[in-house]
Amino acid sequence: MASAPRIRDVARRAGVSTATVSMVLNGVSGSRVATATRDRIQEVAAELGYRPNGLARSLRLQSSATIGFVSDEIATTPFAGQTILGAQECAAAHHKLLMLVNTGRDPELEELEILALLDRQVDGVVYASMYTREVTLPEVLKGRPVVLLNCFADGSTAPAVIPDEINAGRTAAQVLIEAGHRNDIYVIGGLGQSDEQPAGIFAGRERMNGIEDVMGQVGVPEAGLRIPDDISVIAFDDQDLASWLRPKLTTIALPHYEIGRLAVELLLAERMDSDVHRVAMPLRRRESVGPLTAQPSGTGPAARKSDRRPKGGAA
Amino acid sequence: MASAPRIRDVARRAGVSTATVSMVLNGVSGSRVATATRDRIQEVAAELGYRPNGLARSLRLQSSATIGFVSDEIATTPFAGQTILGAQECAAAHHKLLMLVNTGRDPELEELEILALLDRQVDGVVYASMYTREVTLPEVLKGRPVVLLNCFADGSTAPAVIPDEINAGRTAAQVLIEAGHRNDIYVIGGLGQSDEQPAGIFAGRERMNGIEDVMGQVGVPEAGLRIPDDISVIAFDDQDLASWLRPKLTTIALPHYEIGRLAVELLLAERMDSDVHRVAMPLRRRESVGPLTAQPSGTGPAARKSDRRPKGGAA
DNA sequence: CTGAAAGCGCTAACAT
DNA sequence: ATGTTAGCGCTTTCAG
Repeated sequence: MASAPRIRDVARRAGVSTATVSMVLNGVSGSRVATATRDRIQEVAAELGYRPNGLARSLRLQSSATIGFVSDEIATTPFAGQTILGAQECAAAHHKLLMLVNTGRDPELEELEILALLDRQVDGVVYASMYTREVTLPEVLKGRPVVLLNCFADGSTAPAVIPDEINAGRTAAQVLIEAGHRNDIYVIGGLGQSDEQPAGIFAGRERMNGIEDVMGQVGVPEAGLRIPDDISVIAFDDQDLASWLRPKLTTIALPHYEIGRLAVELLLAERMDSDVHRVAMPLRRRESVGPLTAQPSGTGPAARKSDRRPKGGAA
Repeated sequence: MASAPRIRDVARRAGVSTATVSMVLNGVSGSRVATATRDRIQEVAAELGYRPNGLARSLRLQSSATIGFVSDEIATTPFAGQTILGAQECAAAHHKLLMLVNTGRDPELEELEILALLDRQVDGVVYASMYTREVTLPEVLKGRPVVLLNCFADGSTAPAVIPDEINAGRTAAQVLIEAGHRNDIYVIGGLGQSDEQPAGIFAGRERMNGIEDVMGQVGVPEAGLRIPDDISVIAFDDQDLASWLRPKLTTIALPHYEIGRLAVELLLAERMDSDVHRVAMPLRRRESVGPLTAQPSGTGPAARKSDRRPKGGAA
């Protein structure tokens, strides 16, 4: 098989100039090319299996039709895939390709990777964090089209896309309250930091704010109760575990796909805003929240047990 | 901020030609450039923050330093992230960037996405399936540098990278046998197809082959036993659930990272082979396999219960 | 209605 | 030891 045909091969074979081929194939509006010529060009192009060289095209057009996606931890969370998928599909819908890069939270590596992206003339970059947190935008990215995904940056004007944790917290509280619960609500996690929850991550805090916003009071837990007969449970993140448990766990899911999609959407928008976009976190109703049964046992005063993150990650 | 400096800006400022700048910055070996000139060029380049335009470079060099990664389902399995990470890090180590594309198992979309990749002159493509299976290599990919990841293609000469399921099956069997088990071994899953296991996926079958290879016989299950005191359990895939369970589940993990890494490694190798590379599947010893205790109860004849895939995915 | 030619930014032969 | 020049493959004025 000979090497790929160039535009000049098509031109030669169709007996026209490369300029004409270019116009026809790109459907340039203002061009009045004879229908016969046009048809012949299309035909020859198809016959030869001609495909324009994107590199040459990009160089000429000063646009690579490519988007950089830089992420701190592609693999550590099982959700990352959804986010990348959202970004990729949106990019594809806009005839862009996604260039993926992973920094592992190493600032030096991060700069290198971002430069590699910029060198290739990406049209913009999505700066993604896998856990919701505050970041400082790398110097090399300043003044360029950037969308923050799942994070905030202090002085940056780049738009940010993050899950609407606060409203999710409200929803969680409401679900319990609607089921009749008033007392004996035991809130686990949400504050503080630990090995598993590095500094700057604020999802838990925001959820807690939302929960407290709706809850009038919190009670103390009781042991030895059945779910959802005696006690209801609602959690965050909708990990696979949630639907494996018996009874199945009612949770509020992270909108990973939508976050990725929206980030790219914003990147490609005509006018870039610098807003913070809070994406709704969907409630997955399952079996762990039941209606309140008889004797409410106000065993004690309001108490909140915090800073305990059970493996499996609730709030 | 003015637009990015070109090589000619550096040349002008350093009082030399663009050719000299190019040679110095690319460290061309055969070039005898005066040390003073060299230093001045480096200095000016740094001062201006000059970065070569990758598009122009690629066009000239006929190589984009870019690899296409086409995957059927980026997001559906929590493991995909690991595979992508492996591929990305290996690409980065070779100064290549990964262009990610998702086809959702739609052949038309697949062709479109692959063409988008080829148009951008990717140096090669990794064709990845998220479940181990047989595929037919898309026509457009034939005759190009391709590595199959987690799949086989019939008539293709492309190398394939897949988990070594058969040996993993052997390992699983050995672990149990080493613990003293001979009877009462209950093998679940592994054969047939279902909604969750589309046609062509052969991981389960291969695992079973490996298990049967080592096991002399299989027994029947008993109910109401404790793990690992009365009964040992070993499973495949090492999903998060495995370490959440109590006792923690001993499993054989999928080598996702290594698979992704190796695929890119092969793609970038000098001489491309057309071998099938079986990557070892690591054993994660946890708590669910215990030593055999007293009375072995040969409750019945050998029997294998198949075609049952418990949610949570064992073999 | 179509062709010639310039140029996107870079590298590598070939001159000097 | 450095400069000149010819492209890489494409799009787009500007002439005709």
